[in-house]
Amino acid sequence: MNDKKISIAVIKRLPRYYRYLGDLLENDLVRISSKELSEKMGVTASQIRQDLNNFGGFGQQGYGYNVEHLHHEIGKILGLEHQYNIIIIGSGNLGQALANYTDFERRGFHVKGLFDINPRLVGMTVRGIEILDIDKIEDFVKLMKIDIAVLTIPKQNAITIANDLVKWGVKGIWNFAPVDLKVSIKDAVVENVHLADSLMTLSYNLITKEKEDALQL
Amino acid sequence: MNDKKISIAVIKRLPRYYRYLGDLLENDLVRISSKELSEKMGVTASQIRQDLNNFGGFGQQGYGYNVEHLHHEIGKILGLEHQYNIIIIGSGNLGQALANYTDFERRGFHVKGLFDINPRLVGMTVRGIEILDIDKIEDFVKLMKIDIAVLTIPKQNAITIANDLVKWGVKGIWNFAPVDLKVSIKDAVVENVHLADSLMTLSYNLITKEKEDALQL
DNA sequence: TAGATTGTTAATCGATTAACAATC
DNA sequence: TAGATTGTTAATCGATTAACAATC
Repeated sequence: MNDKKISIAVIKRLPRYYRYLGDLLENDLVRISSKELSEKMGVTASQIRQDLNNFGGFGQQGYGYNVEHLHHEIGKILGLEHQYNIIIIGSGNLGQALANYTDFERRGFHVKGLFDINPRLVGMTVRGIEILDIDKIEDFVKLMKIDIAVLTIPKQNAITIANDLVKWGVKGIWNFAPVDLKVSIKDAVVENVHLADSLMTLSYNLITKEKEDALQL
Repeated sequence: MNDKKISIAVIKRLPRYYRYLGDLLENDLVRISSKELSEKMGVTASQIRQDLNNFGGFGQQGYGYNVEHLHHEIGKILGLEHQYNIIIIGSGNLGQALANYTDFERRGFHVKGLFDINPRLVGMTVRGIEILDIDKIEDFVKLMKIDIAVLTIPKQNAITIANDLVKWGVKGIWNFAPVDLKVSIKDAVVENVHLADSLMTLSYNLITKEKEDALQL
């Protein structure tokens, strides 16, 4: 392969480009230059061009980028043309919130099953999907060819089940438990969402700003 | 001030250190060296020492770091000794999930109010907190001295209300809407949680890994 | 053709890692 | 004291920005 490794920083910026281009598309914008986009996004035009050229030349000299085309291409890079079967493990508020988020469905992430350990939740339905008892999960994952498991359960349970899931064929784990899951078997991709970390970052920035403001006076 | 600017990269790592130290503390570990911690976390010892020394010398030569002390100090840096009054705007599943997350309460983030536009939700209670109609929000924010607003509402509403909130005295916004809120008035701190972005990153990594695996064979 | 803007190379900047003297 | 490990300076690495030739 001649593709050099794409840095995580670049990858993390792709969804943001995708989002901005989607917004522009909604406003029926046909073309945009890296300069215009950079101003909207608060980044440098250079960075946009560098980022995109990791994946190919999507623009045209003297013209810029076709919004619809670039949007579509970035979607392809992000794998949004794929269809994924997903399950949500932990059907509390957060699990249900994610199950109800129809935007995911639209992007090809199909919620095939919901699971919980709590008998009071088992049997309920969310968006027409029944919450199943966790003891049904092995058969379900294998039968339904589940690609991605979303973990909205406490950290101890998350650690335990993650390994099993990978053993059963799950390829990706979207983890909301406050633990860094690096599944022992290197055969899965993990993406962590650490909400508490995010809130602490906000807290840090709040007190830092407060201190700065106090000094300015 | 002689403090040089702390980079975002460093700040984003602090909650992770805090979490690992918390885990160690639960296991009654008294001391740890940067080397040991680096192995647990999968980073370099050098990075840990550099990061910490942005804020002061918390260790001791020949000994390492006292776990409890370091945990506490990082908590202080993150502002976890502060008490924050927060409200959640948008009381659907996600808003309720966050309202129920007692860990936040424990860290000093006190949910004082829940709001929604939907009359079917207004009047319900979550963890003893009544969901109020959005038209009560201005008085509430001012009266209760709300520090942080959590936005779990659609993007158009998020943009509209964010500016108002800042006007009414809110200092921080934890935004879950798929939009980059840089509130016009520079007088607030914004932390975005873009769940869709996170899922797309997972998707990218999935297909990239798939391609790599295919080539290895 | 002239103007605009890309794709890409080169320069700069910042972050990470390595090394080691200081010191517990 | 000898060993361990920090705090910190220096070296390296990588990411961002600037510049500009290519070209639509």
